[in-house]
Formats: sequence, C-alpha cells, structure tokens
Amino acid sequence: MGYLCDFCGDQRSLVYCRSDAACLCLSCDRNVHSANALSRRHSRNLLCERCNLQPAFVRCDEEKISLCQNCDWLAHGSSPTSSTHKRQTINCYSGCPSAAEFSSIWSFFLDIPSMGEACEQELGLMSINENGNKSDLVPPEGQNVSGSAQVTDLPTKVKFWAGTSSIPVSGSEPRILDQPPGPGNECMPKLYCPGKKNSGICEDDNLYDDFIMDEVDLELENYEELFGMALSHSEELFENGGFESLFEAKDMSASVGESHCQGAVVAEGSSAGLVNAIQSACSNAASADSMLSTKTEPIVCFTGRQSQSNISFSGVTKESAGDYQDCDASSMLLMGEPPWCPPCPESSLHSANRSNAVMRYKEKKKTRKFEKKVRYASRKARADVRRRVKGRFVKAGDVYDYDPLSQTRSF
DNA sequence: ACGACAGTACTATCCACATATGTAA
DNA sequence: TTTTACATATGTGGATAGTACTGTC
Repeated sequence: MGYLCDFCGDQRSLVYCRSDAACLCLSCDRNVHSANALSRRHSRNLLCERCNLQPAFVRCDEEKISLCQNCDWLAHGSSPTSSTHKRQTINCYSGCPSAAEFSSIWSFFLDIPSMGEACEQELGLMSINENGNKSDLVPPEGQNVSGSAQVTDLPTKVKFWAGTSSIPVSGSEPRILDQPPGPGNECMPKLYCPGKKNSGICEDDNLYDDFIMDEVDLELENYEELFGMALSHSEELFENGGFESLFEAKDMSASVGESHCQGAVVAEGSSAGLVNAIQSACSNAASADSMLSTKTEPIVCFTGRQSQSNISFSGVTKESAGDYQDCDASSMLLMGEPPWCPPCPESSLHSANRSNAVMRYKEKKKTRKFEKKVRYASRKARADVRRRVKGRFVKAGDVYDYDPLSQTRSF
C-alpha cells in the first residue's frame, strides 16, 4: 500500500500534480481537475512508485515500475546490469483523460495494476472530456507517446531579483519586478521534460521580446557563492563547461547592448531550496543544453515548491533550440551520475561516456554560432554596399580600398 | 610545479551616414 | 491638438588592435 491521496486521504495516491503540489488518487485527480478550465490545465504525472514523493520520470519496462529520476538513478545508475534495463520517459498529462487515453499517453498504462483497477472503477464510465475539447488532453501536438510533455501551468509565484548581490535568501527581500503580461508568463515556468525533441521551452520569440530587461543590471558576480553548495557535489561535472558556460552569459549580456532577458527568477523557497533546485533541475533533466550553454539571453529560473524546487536555465531561442537539443551535454547529464551524487567507485563505468559527451559538447560549442539580429534591414543594406578603408566607412567620394560591390580599389 | 612564449579565440572600436527618435516652435 | 523643423541618437559591416585563454616547452 502506497501513500494516501492528499485530498481524500482514503485512496492510494497514484498521480502527482505539480501545480497543486499534491499526490492524488485518480478519483480525486479527476474531481479536482475537472473543476474549471484552469485546473484542467494542471499537468500531472504518475507518482514514483518507489519513493511516492516525486513525479515519475521514467518507466522501467523490465521491472514494470515508474520511477522519479532519483530513484531511477538509485535503481539503474550504479549497477551495470540494471543500467541496461529498457526504460521510457513518462508523459505528463492534463485534462481528464479516459482509460483509453491514458493508454495512449502511457503505453504501459495497463501494466500498472493499481492504475488499471482504479481506472476501471473510477474512469470507466467517464467521458473523455466534459466539454469534448480534446485539446485539454496532453500530450500536446507533435509529441509522441514516448516523449514527455510540457507543464503548462505552474502556480508558483515567480520573483525577479536584480543587482549584484547574491540570491536573496532568508531575510533578504528580493526586488520584485512586474512580470510582463501575455504568453511570456505562461511560457516562462515551463519545465523541460527529458527525451523530448522539441522542448517547447520558449518556442515563441515573443517571450523574449516582451521580456527585455536591459534596465535590470543583473550581474551574477557571486555565482560560485550562490551555487557553491551544489557545485561541491557537481564540480567534476560542471567544471567541464557547465556552469562556466552558463555564466558566460554574465559577460556577454554586459557587452551586448541588445541583450535581452538579463534576468533572474528566484523561487520563494528557502535557501535550502537552492540545493534542491539544482538537484531538481537535473532530476528533471532541465534542458541541460540550454542550461549549460546559455549565452546570449540567459534566464535563470527557480520555481519552488516546499521541499522540491524546479530550476530551468533557458537561453533558448527558436532558432537555437534545435542546436541546443543536439548538444550532447544533456546526454552527459543523463548518462553520468546525478550531479548531486558524490563520486563513487561505481561511477567509473560512466566516466568514459561522460568524457565523450563532454568532448562532443565542447566541439559543438565551438562550432555553434550566435547569429546577430539585424534590426534595420535598410541600414544593413547600406552598410553592405558602403566603401571602406581598413574596414572603416569612408566619406562618399573619398578614396577607398574596399568596395563590397566591385571588390576594387579606388587607388 | 611554475613561468615564458606562441598560437588561437574573442571583443571593442572605428568609420559615414540613413534613419529613428526626441524636442521645440 | 496637430504639424513642421531641427537636433541628437542609433545601428549597420569589415578591419584591426587589444585582451584572454590554451597548449607546449
């Protein structure tokens, strides 16, 4: 018998709702999340069948058990035999899916005895969706079953802070900036779920368009201090380019006038939540690529929930997202030991893989280009045909040594 | 282990001028 | 309040100098 439903306290909890920070049985899940359109958008996931605390992250086909990243690591990370177990990532869902739709979301759905039973009892007669709107149902468009889904709604208040001081912890009141209205808000706290080709994070450039924080002179001078605790456990991993790259953003944003999103978002959580934030970031495989390689438009995002926090570092633009996805740093995280785990002898088996991943990541980083955005095409057109002397524009009629049009010299 | 050196990578700066933006009449 | 005239700020790309980083001895 697992843990009881947070709502009725009677049935066994089977799903976890991030938005409500609650573990619910299927019946209560449906009752609670069919209340209104907003609650229907809450993303839920299976509950880890081992710890019964965290949302499940993968399904082990061999053991037929759903596990959060922590438990997955404990179960599969350290043992060469168990690490070969076939696993698939677990989708989130929203709306009020029927048993059939659960099956479509989770191909292993019927393999879960408690789910199957509960579903027969509780959902068997239910319609797919009260309003017949299938869009309520996750997975969202373009996402396959084995992928993962986005969290479309997080209730956690998000605070921005700016300045040179360290992340405000207890007693330090962060400077709260107004969040820009519109879709950006909705996009901001999206989580990255592993295994998803199209992360969906900030797919719309408008997010950043609306989120210009030039006036916010954010500097993360003290990032070592900020993340010191986390780094103490993950130094080995991140010294290979992780946080170093992440905080290159500081320098870049300082020098690039058009830099947007020089912002940071911090959770309401306690200082102790910082470590959890880092851990959860990785437990959610929080877009490691963007996390590691955020360079042009950094957003440090912490969203907190009691003992569990989620972190997302996102510098992904629409154009770069694919590139980031291809970056191998994510595999570095997924293949190696969790960053919060101290190095142990067993981990040596993964060190080679990790080294390879790091090497590939560095290669990728080398070749990656951050394209300049031209704001005024007319000016560009003019500059393109301007004559120059040693790269400098010259007055019309003056002698020049370079003519972009004819590639000739006037002398 | 440490310093010197060479090679590489990256950034800031310069230029003229069309255009955007702000201010006053 | 709207229009007009003027002043100032901005942003384009290529070359180059300067700085930072990396690898070798």
